[in-house]
Amino acid sequence: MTKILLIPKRRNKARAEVFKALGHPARLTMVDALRSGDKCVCDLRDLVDLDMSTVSKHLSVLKAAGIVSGRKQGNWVWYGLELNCLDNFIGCLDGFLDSRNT
Amino acid sequence: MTKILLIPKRRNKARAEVFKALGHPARLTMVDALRSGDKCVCDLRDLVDLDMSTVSKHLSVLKAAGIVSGRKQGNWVWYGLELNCLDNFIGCLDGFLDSRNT
DNA sequence: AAGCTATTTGGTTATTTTGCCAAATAGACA
DNA sequence: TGTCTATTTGGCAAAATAACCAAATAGCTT
Repeated sequence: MTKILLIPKRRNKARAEVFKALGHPARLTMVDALRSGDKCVCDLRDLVDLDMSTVSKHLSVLKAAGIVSGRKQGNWVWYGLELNCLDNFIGCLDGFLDSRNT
Repeated sequence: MTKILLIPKRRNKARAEVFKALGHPARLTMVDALRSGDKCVCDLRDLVDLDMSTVSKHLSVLKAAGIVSGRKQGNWVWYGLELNCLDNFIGCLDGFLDSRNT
């Protein structure tokens, strides 16, 4: 019989939502790009080869999870990274992936 | 015009697959529990209130992503965490979630 | 106001995911 | 061998997701 400390359901769900939002290649690509500074949607769109409307919807998923934020300036909307925990983790994750070939 | 450094598609996809696997409340609960040591499937099953077969399938998703591994011992299968990058990130993530209410 | 640009929203379809039940597998033990 | 027990696999229905196109919105600029 193992003793298990469990986190509140709500917290767990909030965590999972963040992971889930990052769990799509296009979204992860965009988030990754935002690590080096804010970008407008048009920049992000060029990164992932998808319809503009699709990009916009992906961004709204990231926004809903709190990972990014967007502010309008003139005709453009600039997106920026709100979640600043990613650098360490992605670095560690890459090491992990390297170690298991890939 | 912003200069953007982009990672290889394959690597990005591998990263996203890990995030995706973690992006489900039941799977995240189980992974979280595994942070404190190996557990048998029956332990994990009690944590998330799901059918045994569903739990098993979630575990196979985590295994496919390399996040956990399972070894059989007698009648039980013991699962353990392979991805050790989570402690820092989840700690940081919780701080982030705290700061945005939740 | 009209027209242009960047972005978002609505709607539809195809695909994927989730969760259950039932059945299969594998190991322990009588 | 037969019968437990723990786990996985197959199959199905319901729900969620992803992508596109078309249309709407919002802010220039003339």
